[in-house]
Amino acid sequence: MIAIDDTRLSVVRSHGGPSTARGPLDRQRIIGEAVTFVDEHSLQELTMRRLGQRLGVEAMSLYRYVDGREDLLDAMVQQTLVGLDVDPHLRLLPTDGWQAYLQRLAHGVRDIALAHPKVFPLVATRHPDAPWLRPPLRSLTLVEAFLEALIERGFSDDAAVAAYRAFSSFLLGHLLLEVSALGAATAPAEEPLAEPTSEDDGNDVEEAGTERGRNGSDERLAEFPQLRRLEERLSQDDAQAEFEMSLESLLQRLELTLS
Amino acid sequence: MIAIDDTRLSVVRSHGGPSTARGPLDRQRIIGEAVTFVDEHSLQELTMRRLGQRLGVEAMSLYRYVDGREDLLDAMVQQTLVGLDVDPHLRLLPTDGWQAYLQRLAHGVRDIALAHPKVFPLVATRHPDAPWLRPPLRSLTLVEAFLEALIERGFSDDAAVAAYRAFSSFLLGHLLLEVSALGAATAPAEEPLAEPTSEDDGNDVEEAGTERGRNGSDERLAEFPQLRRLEERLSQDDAQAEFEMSLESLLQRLELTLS
DNA sequence: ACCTGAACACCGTTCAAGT
DNA sequence: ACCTGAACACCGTTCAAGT
Repeated sequence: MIAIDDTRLSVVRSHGGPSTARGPLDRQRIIGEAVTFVDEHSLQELTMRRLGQRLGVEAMSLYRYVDGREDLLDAMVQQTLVGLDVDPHLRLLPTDGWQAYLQRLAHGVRDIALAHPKVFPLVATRHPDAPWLRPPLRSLTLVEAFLEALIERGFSDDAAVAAYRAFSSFLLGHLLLEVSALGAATAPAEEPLAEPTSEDDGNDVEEAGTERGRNGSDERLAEFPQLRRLEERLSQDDAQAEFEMSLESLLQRLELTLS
Repeated sequence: MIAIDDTRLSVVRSHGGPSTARGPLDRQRIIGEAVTFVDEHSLQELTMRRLGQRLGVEAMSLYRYVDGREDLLDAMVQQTLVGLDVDPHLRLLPTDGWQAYLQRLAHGVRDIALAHPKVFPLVATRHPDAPWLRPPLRSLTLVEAFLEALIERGFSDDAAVAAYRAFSSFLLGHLLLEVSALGAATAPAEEPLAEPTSEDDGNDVEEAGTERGRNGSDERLAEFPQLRRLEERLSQDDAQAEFEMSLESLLQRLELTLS
């Protein structure tokens, strides 16, 4: 008599048993399941109907807890970032300077981006709730803490606000690049499966006026000597180290605005 | 909350003429129309059927020129960026240094982002064609030119590649932030139209257990003294000047790696 | 050669009705 | 109180058929 709470309700067609899996359903569970669904599949594949199925209910039930798909997406963004608001490790300690705080904060956001690379584009591109909230630091609590930390440590109001913007755009740029590259490497989640067609009949006449850009990325490279020469270097990157260095450089730049 | 039906993009008869307006249709015209449609409405609203309507054909006709919606989106990204490849103003002139070139390039990309703020998120988040191409500089020609310019001016291979990445993430962060803020200001494009419902009877009881975060962004501010104090400063920004300064600072940083 | 009608397999969302 | 059946207005996409 064990309640198997393992998560293999993937294609559960449980029309037989009373699927009293986990009680009534609630907003939190919906959002959480939506996030892990996107982690495992993709944003495109996230569908009210599929999400319902995954939770053992019909899609319509979700509308009791969620104000439609848009609301769901907003909630997912908030949910993935909520750790930043509460993690005591990310608090500004009396002992450390603003640099240490920003370092921890930056790494906190990066950890989230890497943990949910398929969700992060949402964090980056959804319109924030307030016009002066900038992604990816999109919560009042967080921005308040940010400003407080800097002002308390000697930043002027203007310098603190400028730092908020510089920090935001730094994180946005670096992390989006990083998850984008990561997506290319982990790619095969988008398209289900392409059946191996019996090609090779050489009948592929390139469509007359259409000029479809199938870049072989190996063929085309002939015309681009630098790219060909540097292809390997361009492919390999130590994102971690790069992040560290750029962050360091940003902090130094901010330090200059202090005097 | 409100039914979202009936966007009234009724038939767009271009000049009062019947449906067959401009000859047979071609890929270029489709892509162009898609871009201006998104400029005027939003990505969400871009639909094969609506796009067809706009071009005076049925949706199915589009599939002769476009390999489905995904292909369309990719083509739109390429299309909005193609100016960078060909604009002679953006070429590396023999007379100027790499700084001048990067300045022009940066402003070229920025101009595009500002001209198509609704398309730019696509530029930022779609998976590039090659794993070592990083948004927003996503064309072989462009990256080749970039590397060439720097290497010719004294950058080592590694320094040039590092510069490419730093430049990319700089543009991505700044421009995404800028168009995001811009979207918030120009907001009303997302939701078609809210019919003037007769209810302004203030009967909005907050849902019982659901805790929906309707941040009034005026109310909630009570608990956040810094935000309240700095709200105005946070709202107003001179994106142009900020871009200029950050770019300048990036160039200086790159210069250091030269020695 | 180019376009469409009809059809298919899905969507998001609403609402009256079930339990 | 919570969920669902049925329905509606859309989607993207395919393909045989029209011109």
